[in-house]
Amino acid sequence: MRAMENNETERLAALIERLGRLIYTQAHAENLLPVHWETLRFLHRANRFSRSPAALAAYLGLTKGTVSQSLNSLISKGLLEKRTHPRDRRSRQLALTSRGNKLLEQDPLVQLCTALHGLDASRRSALVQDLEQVLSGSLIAQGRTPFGQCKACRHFARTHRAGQPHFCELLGEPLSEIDGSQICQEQQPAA
Amino acid sequence: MRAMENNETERLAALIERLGRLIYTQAHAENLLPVHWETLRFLHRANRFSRSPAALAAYLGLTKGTVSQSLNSLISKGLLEKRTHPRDRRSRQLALTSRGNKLLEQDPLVQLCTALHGLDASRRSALVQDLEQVLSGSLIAQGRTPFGQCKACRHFARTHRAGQPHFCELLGEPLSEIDGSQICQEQQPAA
DNA sequence: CCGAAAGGTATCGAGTCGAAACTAAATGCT
DNA sequence: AGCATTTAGTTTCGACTCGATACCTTTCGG
Repeated sequence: MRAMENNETERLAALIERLGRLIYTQAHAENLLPVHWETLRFLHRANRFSRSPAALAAYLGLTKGTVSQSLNSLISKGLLEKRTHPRDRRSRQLALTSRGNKLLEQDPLVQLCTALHGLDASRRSALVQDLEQVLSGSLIAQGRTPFGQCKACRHFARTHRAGQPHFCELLGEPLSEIDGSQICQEQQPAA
Repeated sequence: MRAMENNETERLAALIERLGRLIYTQAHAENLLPVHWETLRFLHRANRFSRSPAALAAYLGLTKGTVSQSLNSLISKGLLEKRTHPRDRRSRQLALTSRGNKLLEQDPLVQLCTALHGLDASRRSALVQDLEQVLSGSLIAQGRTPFGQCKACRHFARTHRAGQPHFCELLGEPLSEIDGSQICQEQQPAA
């Protein structure tokens, strides 16, 4: 029943919706559009198995065609590059240029970060935990990909010898510490 | 420094951004667009002092012209009505039609609600409290209007006699219990 | 080796959105 | 009272997103 609107769950949903719009309106900075910022952030956070147009389309919930266009727009601005994948010549590898990386320092999302910084640290961790669960759950329920952190994946095999790489048991690839902290197309939350 | 990305604050910001996009992609249901759903929800939640195109534009962070267009689109779908304000003939009063109210029962945001329902109740209240503070703070920092609940406003004077209305000391108007739970253009969070 | 599946691109139309120019009504100042 | 200013809203235009569709190329599965 929406009519009551006293429900705490609904107020929470409305808050998240509203924060989403706050981000959306801020994201017109630097002559870019919201979806462009999300693309730059994605390329910054995604591991090497996920920096492709297809993964980005899955991440954003948009069609391949739409993503193809907006990537071209970013390329023409000199913010990223596209190369054919060396082993699968259908696929493209995306990478931020140095200008793209530099622009991320102007990311309007840091305004939200400073607001979040004012929260109590312990409550902030609780927040991260709760929202992560809600997000993954919702995406999976819709048949979408959660794009969680690599090291929280059921295929992630942690090494305990210092200096040795971790390992992805799905793709059979070694994983650095940084790899483990990035997000991955193939990630499935560990049980 | 974005380069590290281990920062909990940044992960939290990314989570909120991502939940925002989840809502955005869900909001193409019922042949409407995201901004249309936000408009319907706004009209459902706003008190009688705030159901105008100008308030909606402030709420959404869009220009008056843009809002004017999307309101016309909703009117032509028979979801809301627009009348000139009886006392200020520049202004328009917006109201959902019965079809608009009925459509809100199909609101795709309820999918997020069910996911949020799985959270622990005490943590959910903490979440509401924290996010409310972050949202109001950010909006005010940008010179925008927080649109908080009427009863959490510094101008809200609560009555303690049963059956008697509360009172808005800014507008000099009586306020029902429902009024107090709705959101208001003029709301300023109490100290 | 051939058909099916997967990654990407090109084109088109619908619709958002901001900017700017505009109308009309209310407010304020003298 | 009278005139400038402010406020609410509309209209038009151009840029751009986004989905749908058709298409191309490469890879995979028999």
